[in-house]
Amino acid sequence: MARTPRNTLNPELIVRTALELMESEGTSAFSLRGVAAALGVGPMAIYTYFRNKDDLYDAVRNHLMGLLPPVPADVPWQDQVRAVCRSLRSLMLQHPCLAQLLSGRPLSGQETARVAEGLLGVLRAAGFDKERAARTHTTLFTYVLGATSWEIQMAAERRDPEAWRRLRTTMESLSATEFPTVVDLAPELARTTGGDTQFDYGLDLLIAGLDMQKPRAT
Amino acid sequence: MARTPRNTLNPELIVRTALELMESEGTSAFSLRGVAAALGVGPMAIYTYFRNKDDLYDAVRNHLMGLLPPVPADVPWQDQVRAVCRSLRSLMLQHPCLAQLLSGRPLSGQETARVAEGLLGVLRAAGFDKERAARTHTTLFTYVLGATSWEIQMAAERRDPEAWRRLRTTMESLSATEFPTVVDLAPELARTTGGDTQFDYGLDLLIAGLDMQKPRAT
DNA sequence: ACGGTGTACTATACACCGTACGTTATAGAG
DNA sequence: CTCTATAACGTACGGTGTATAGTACACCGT
Repeated sequence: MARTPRNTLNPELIVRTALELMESEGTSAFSLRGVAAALGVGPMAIYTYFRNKDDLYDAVRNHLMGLLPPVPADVPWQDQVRAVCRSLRSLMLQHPCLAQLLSGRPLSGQETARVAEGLLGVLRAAGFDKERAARTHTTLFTYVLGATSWEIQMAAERRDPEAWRRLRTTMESLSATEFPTVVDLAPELARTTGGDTQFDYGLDLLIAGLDMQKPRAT
Repeated sequence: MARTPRNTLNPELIVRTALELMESEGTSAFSLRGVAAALGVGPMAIYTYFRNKDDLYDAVRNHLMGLLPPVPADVPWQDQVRAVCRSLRSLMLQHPCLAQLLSGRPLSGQETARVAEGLLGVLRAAGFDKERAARTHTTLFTYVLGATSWEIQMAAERRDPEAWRRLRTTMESLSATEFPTVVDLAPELARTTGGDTQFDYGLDLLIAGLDMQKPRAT
């Protein structure tokens, strides 16, 4: 009975395999049995290192958040804010599963604190008081989360020919008398479901709002 | 063999039952077999009216979106935008499953068009050009989605004593030298994870940004 | 009144999931 | 060289969505 040798597994290896599977198979098709199989190991072997599936999810999320680059120094705070938001977005785009990991699981752990620390530090240094800094942080974070999750979902839908066809036909069958504006703006709506331009549009709105709320900064 | 009578089921009844189950059991604990049992019917009976589970999800989402109130007329466009965003948010708070239905499933169907029509109509009437109207619509929608999903998840976490304790201890164990700002702002961060004030803070930032981008309105 | 027909629901079955429990072989300590 | 802790295994249970086939009822034209 060829038993697999003794120390084939470790948490990092499992996390890496899990991440690969989520990205190739899609988050919903991901399963503990799948990652065990990919590691050439029985399903229960995972439980030596993780208490359950959610525990593994959290580990993957933490791993991904650790990849975020540090905040650039020596630029105006507006650009620092932009940089933080953009790098979170581009990490989510690179690893689409991150969107679901962030919005579907309770977050805890150091890595979440790291991104908060960066953004809050920028805001405090720019002169925001404690309350405004915290509120702004939450606002920016949830905007990035919402906008990018949406973009990822739209992109996924466009890739699935069946869903894409259904969406197109629904759009085209909309009564022009009942939904005049939607029909009129159909091309623009299709163009603004994602992309850097769309993301920056909303981000710049927020930053402009911040700027005028706190005009004595520079 | 006491067969259940012939026309006990209809789509609307199934949707209503599914919605009740999602709200009482939580979205993750929801199952086709559960709603079938609640209806006193075999699991496969659902398939007479819905092609599969996702199809039922879509129907529930459509049903909920239909509950959105119309846009108020005869007020400045800023207040109309606020009203639309707030009513979407309060619908999501009333039906927490809607957050997951919106961000986890491709959307299609008339009801999505209805909310888009309302918001786009307001923006066009306020003088936004086609492109800006579409971009603004997407920005506002994704902000509401992200902010409210986050709020719902935080509230759920606070309700689960196990997760809540873990989050508290993680927060308290953060090194004050590694995460000085987070530690310093802990009380503010705890206060700004949700609530009307937090939501309006971000919403007002966006509207302020819109206002200054388009100063010739009123 | 009656047999045929469509259909609303049932029964059975399959593949898969997460994971509780008990077992076993091996790596390292003594 | 033996002992022990533990990493990985096997088995099993209760759950899921759903494909496929079957069944009894409502309605229909005759």
